[in-house]
Amino acid sequence: MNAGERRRAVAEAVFRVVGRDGLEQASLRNVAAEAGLAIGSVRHYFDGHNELMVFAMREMSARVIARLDAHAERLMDPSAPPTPDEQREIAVRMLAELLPLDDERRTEVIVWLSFAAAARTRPELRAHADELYDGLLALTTRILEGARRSGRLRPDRDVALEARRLCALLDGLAMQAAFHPGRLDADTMLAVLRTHLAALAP
Amino acid sequence: MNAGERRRAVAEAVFRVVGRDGLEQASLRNVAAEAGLAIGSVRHYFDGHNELMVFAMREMSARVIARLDAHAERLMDPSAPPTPDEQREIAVRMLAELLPLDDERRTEVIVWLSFAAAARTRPELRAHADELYDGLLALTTRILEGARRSGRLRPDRDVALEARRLCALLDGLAMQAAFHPGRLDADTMLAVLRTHLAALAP
DNA sequence: TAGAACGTAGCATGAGCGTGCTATAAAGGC
DNA sequence: GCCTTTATAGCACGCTCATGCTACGTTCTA
Repeated sequence: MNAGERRRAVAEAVFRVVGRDGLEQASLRNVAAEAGLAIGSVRHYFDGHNELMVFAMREMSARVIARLDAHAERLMDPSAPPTPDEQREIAVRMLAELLPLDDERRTEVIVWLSFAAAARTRPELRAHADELYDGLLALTTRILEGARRSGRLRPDRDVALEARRLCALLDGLAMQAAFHPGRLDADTMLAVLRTHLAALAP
Repeated sequence: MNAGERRRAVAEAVFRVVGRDGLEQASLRNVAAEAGLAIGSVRHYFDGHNELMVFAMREMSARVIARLDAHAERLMDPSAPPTPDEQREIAVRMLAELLPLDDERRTEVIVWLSFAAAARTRPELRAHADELYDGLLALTTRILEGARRSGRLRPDRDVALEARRLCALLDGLAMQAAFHPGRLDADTMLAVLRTHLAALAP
């Protein structure tokens, strides 16, 4: 296992600890134990606790972005352009990647929210957190612009404002499902998302 | 200063520390320093760190609920029943109480989100966090039912689903504004909220 | 095969934490 | 005037933590 793989394996241990016990439990000790390594080994790959956290945050966002890109490629595929109905379904699935619909994505959302919260008081995480928010806003904006071009968005809607609204809805759904599991199930989340998108159509 | 006032003063110190430095900094030492008391004094009023946190959480929610109730009274006032337009404006202001529109409410939102996140892994906070989520859902449900009764809600809308959607939107807006100050200002938040409510009208 | 680089491990230190316990002083009832 | 209660203060203990440092085996390489 080379250095890059090892770093990623340690980051996964961070995800598991944060998902199970919260960010405050993600000490070098706990992460090392979760990864099946000695504390010194983890320190061999990461300069310190801070670097590990920053790496884990970037690793997590890289995974989500990779999944989103996979959808985006299908959406933009020039060789097999999707029909408007397909476009809409792809958009739903794409946005659903950001919701905690299964255990894997639930952990992802928890990790993401934990880092976003931590970034508020930790300068080294702050820039990346803002970057991700901008990315989400850009994503929803692009989706809504695409919808407008293909006539699936009511003409009286302000795209910038609707992007904010969609963003907020997604983050809110993700947060509530992550913090109150059992009170907001996957089907309800999807129904809310579909309702929202349907309400934007002409 | 009697015991109740002192407890409330200490809780306010908790709010300030959490708002400024995050929940993880709300140790007995830091809170005592913020309140201008010795550690032993704080421990005189609270059995331990846990009890202080639970009290602070309940105190915070009690304040928000008190403000919401003030609006609710105006909404339900039988001696001066508001017109449909007034009803709508009251509803907007009521829901806006949950958004970080000024510094006071921003701190409140941060404290609230911090506790909600902490409740995920801390059993003693969990019950109250779920209770508050249920309360928010009940509030939005009641508002939407009121809107339906006075004909301000499209008949094809499912109230239960719309309540979930409104809830998520509010939480999402609050979270994004709290975590990314400067990227989501008060005016934009209000515009999003008004747009959402307007879209529900017939 | 000698030596350098790498991966793994763990100890020592100093800081911060919650909590149990004690000390001091003011207040109030008898 | 005395004694109990209450308010305030702070020390000492045991714990976990991040980090700096050292040590040791393995692997590559020249």
